[in-house]
Amino acid sequence: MATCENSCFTEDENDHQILSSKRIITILSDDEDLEVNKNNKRQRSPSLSKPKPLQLMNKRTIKSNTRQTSLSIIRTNSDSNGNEERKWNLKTIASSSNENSSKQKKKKITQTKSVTVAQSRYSSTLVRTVSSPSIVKNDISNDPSRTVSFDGAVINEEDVFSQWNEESSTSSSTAVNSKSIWKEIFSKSVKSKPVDDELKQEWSALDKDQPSNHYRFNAAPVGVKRTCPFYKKIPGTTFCIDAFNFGNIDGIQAYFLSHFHSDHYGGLNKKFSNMLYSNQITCNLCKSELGIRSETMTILPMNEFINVHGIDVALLDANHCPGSNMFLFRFANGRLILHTGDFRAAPTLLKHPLIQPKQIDTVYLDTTYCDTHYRFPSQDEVIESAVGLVLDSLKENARTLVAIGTYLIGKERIFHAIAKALDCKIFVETRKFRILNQLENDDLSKRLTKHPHETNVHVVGMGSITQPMLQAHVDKYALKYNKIIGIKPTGWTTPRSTSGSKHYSIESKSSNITIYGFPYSEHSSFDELKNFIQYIKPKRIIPTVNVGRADLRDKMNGYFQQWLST
DNA sequence: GCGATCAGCT
DNA sequence: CACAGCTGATCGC
Repeated sequence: MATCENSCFTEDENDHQILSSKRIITILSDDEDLEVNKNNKRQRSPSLSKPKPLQLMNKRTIKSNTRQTSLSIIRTNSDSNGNEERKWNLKTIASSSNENSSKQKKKKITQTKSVTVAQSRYSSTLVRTVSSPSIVKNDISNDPSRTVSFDGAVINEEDVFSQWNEESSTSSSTAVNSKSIWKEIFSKSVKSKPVDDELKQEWSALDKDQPSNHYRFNAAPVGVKRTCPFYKKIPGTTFCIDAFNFGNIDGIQAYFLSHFHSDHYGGLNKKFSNMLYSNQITCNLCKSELGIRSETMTILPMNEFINVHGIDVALLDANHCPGSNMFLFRFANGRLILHTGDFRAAPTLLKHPLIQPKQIDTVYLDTTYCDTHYRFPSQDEVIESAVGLVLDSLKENARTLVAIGTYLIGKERIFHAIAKALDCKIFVETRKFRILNQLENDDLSKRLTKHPHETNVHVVGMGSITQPMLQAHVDKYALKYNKIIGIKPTGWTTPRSTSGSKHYSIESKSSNITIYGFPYSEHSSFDELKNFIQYIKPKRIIPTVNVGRADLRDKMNGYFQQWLST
């Protein structure tokens, strides 16, 4: 998976030769990866099959059955913006041998990772990684042992600097440079509250109870009853959010639903006999698509506090899909808790009158793209780019069919904008027709048609944007069209260029079919998350996505600490 | 014969 | 990888 950008084997080897005498850190662990019992694979939860937490070993003999990882700094570059980029060399030597001496059995894996340190134009106070390994700073101000974590391994300040103390008389310029970078990492003071022990306990209890399965609603072991993870419940209330896969949850009176996507309503069906709370659109969809009875639903208004079982609740637009909302809970003593559901924190979202700095105690955060990888343009920019592409394509060949991939709900803005630009109708299948007509968007509803011949803008399932499927689609209408372009809007599409106006990438191309990927996201980008949190300044953040792995949680927690400390 | 759930896949 | 599904198989009524 490594690209040339972050893995250059020959260079690494050369650089590492130079530095080999200045090894900075050696991390040692029993390498369980080498002993995976394939017969037992299904019973092993992912969290158990991971290597044990790496233990820092400094200048000790390499044991057998171990993996040795060394981290060193091999190069420092400055770009034209004055950003410094430093490359770290992560070297892994795995051995399956029981004898120390049989070196030929050792496998060498060398990777180079780019890391930009401090003072970047994003004014990050710490370390921003372009790709893993991640360096996450723990709460140094309150941590007497002063550690940072490196890809899940805890690195102790003393262990790092003890090497230079001993070697100070012979240190080369490179080593001095390395030392200064380590100093930089350890010296930034992080002002934040003590490590959230309570939260830590909740996570580890969850890991033990339902290893890795709590975040994936359909992955409970056979015969094991799923229990609702703590982050789907609001403490001090009888409320849960997007938790329909756990039967009747003890102590829960009100079941909130943030939006109508299957990974959130999963488990909801006709038999549901509790009380569901959501907005008008989502409740409509629950009724028409899942057959939920009206008596078991309470429709809440938007932007207005309503008392539910003694707690005030306000629904705020989440900017995710139509009918998506965040929940703002207000307790009798004024304490505020915000649950974002799935959301995209576009700048306009910060202008909401109910969202004020330093007022919110706890935020349950949609951390889908909480990683520096995820930088993508605004929806408006992507839409403009998609409309431009369609207009160009039609100019070139008027007999072009435009197929846009979507999910159940979501991505409407992109095909709506295309239809508006062409002033044409939008073909959708029956189920989609029914759903889109409930989104309370008059212009969109007016343009919908169930007749494919009325328009060259066709909305299809995301899975249909493949060469064979599109070929079959265009063949169906061969009398009218001889070309088809497929548009795939997803947050996972990395933008090719962020400077120009063309945000798409060509995913595949044949004579009459072209598939375009657009970085159209309905979740916050990394920077949007950062801005949102830095504006709100909550006391506490609980991530709700990518929480199945402790190393990812640590990484996200590192970002949170960073954001809240500036 | 139907809905609900699940593994596998993208 | 995962977004948020979809498909096809199996289970229970």
